[in-house]
Amino acid sequence: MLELQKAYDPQQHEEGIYKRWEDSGFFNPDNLPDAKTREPFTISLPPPNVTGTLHMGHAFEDTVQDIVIRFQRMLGKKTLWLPGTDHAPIATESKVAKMLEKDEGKRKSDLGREEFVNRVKKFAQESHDTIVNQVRSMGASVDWSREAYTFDEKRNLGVRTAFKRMYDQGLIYRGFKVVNWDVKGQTVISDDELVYVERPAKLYTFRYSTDFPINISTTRPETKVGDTAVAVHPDDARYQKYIGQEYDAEFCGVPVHVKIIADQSVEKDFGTGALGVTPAHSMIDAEIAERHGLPMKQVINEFGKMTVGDDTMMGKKTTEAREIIVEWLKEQKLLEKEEDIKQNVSTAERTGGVIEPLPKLQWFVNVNKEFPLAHSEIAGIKTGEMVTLKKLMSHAVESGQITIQPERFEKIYFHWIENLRDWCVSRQLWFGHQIPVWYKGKEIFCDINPPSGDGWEQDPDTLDTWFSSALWTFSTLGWPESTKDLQTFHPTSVMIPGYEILFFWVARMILMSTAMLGQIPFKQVVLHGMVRDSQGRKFSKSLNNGVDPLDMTSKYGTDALRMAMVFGAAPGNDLIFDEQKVKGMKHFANKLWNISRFVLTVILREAKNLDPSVVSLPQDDKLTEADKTILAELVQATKDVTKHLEEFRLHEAAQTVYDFVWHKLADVYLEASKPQLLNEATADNTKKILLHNLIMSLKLLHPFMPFVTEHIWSLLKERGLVTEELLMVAKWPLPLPLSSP
RNA sequence: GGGCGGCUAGCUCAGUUGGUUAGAGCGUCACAUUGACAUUGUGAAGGUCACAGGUUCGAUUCCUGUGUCGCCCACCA
Repeated sequence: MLELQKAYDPQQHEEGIYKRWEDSGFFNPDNLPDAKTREPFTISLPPPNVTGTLHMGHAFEDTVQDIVIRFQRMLGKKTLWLPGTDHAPIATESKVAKMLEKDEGKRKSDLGREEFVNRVKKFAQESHDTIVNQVRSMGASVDWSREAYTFDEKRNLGVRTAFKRMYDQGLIYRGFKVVNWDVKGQTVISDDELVYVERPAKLYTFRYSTDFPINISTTRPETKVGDTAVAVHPDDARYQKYIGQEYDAEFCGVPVHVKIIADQSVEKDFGTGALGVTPAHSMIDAEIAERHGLPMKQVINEFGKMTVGDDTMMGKKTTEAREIIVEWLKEQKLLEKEEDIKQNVSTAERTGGVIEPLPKLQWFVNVNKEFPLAHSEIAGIKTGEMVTLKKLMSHAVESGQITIQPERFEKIYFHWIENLRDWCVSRQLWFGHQIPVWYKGKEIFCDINPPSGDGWEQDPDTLDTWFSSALWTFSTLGWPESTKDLQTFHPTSVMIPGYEILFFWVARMILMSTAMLGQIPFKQVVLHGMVRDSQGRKFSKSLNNGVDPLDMTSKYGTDALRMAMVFGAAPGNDLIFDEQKVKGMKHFANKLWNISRFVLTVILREAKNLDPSVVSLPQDDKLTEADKTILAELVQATKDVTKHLEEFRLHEAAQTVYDFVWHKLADVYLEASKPQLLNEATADNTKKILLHNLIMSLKLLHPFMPFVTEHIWSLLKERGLVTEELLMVAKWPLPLPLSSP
């Protein structure tokens, strides 16, 4: 007789099952049966940051991708799911810097670059190990033999190669421009790393001096000592007579020379309709200054402190200088008015610090420069054709070679490209890919390897983390070498990231892959939403509302967590995390377990010689109504689940299979089978149909709940009821014709 | 300022080209049940599908507008 526990205990089996999968070698596509004839199917795992531990968002992401990969593997594809981690310089470096300050009271400069970077690497390694274990515990069937890291040797070679090639094509240049300076993080950041925060502010209206003819308005009087012009609208009748004139003034002890200019970008109706132009400390003003050839005058330094003025102002923070100037304006009776307004202040996404626009010499990717595409496999673009990076990015999606789901994000993508400015890629951080450029006097040398000879010094800056991430789909496959992996698995099949990194990552991958390889990086992008807490808030450290996925898996089982994550979660929509749902799915796993217990018990009760042919389907004319119904419903469920999975409607697939297993098979057919089993005329058929339904259900459920299904499968295998050793590589049931496995 | 999304049962959400009584999970209520499973079963209550127009034989679904919550982009200095 069977001795199966009454309840399924995930804890008891999960680790061993994952080990069996790993030991089988089937996570590696090369080891799959008939690997040579299989069609490749590839997913690159969006690499989690090595800054700590995985959160619910990662658990969600791992689940979704594993479902797709397991489904495709069972369909007979040569499935590669390539894992890795991201070195995430800003986050990782600041985390280690904080720990250093807290534990040892030291700053990173106390250690020096080399020692500090070693510390960060050590931290990253520990964090990496934690993350890898968490990915494992989610049941992710990734190919660990191909694991990559955005900051390992191979990826570093990829980064240097890409930089060098783009430099040679003029796609990367060094320029002195106003950039987003993060005073707190002491580094430049790109436009995409800005977050606008609305704050109350004061709008001051004043003039530079008593003999200056025009009032201007600003929220930042302290920057006005750096003004080199006042801009008005060309059609503004009030100021026509002043256009072209130049004035000198002594503004709070600082001499300013201001030219009145006319520019279309000025709003007549805002403030006085006249704009003080500060070319060094405003992105917009810098653009105006460029159009009019105005000089740039820097008055604030990297620490957000004043670099001009007398003792009262020099070296003061901008906020202090502001008060000093306002006080001076009041004394001089130059202040016309002071209004309370709401203002959007740009801050750094990572550090939260206020951005101080500053002119700096930095490296940029030129997105508008025309260049001949050296090699193209992109439909609609010939090898050697003149393109721009912007054009490559938009063409890949416009032409339908890459589809983005949900579709509405395609519009957002195009809009982003239209407004895209050159991408600042240099960062003043120590942990990261150092820019492969060397200087000696006025000489500049860019190559993959350092120049020979003495006296060369490498650029101290490192590259934006997204520069290396942008190469991810192909750097992980061995690029710049022309490896077999690269030929086999690139372009990848589908990319499944969160919608919040559409610009940061997805767009940049398209940029790099098309420009470097002349290939799209992936055929489909399926964006998922964010996991939020029960009140709809983001999970964050400051709110301390995090839920550890590992707590959930140990409490309810990994299968339950996985099923709960996709059940009712439509693509691209945020997901409210609810522990009750996980609990419910634990019940479902147990339900499946008990269905299996029942089926196994009735089949094995009388069977003497267990013959796998028991699985073959019975004759039509002997079927009862209940038999016919469940068989028809199974066919329908199989069809629906397959179609939903093919089209990435995982939530629908999950719902369909859940409903079939619980409410059709268990609630209806199992009950109907009881009397049928007691009747000699129908008993045999009933057993066959029960077993057939169980086997099909296990297959349909496996991508969602791999552990419990694999465990039950092993029980069937032990009794010779199925042929394949592992359900993981068993053949996906094709809806028609109804086949015996 | 521009764009997008949500608004469906008490709660969290599905609803795949417009089509008979609009679904699920959890929750609630009643009843049942010691032989797969109480981590159960049967049944019930509960929705003017935000609102107003329009198209249509027919609209939760398509169009227009309004309200409301949220997100993205721009940055008016």
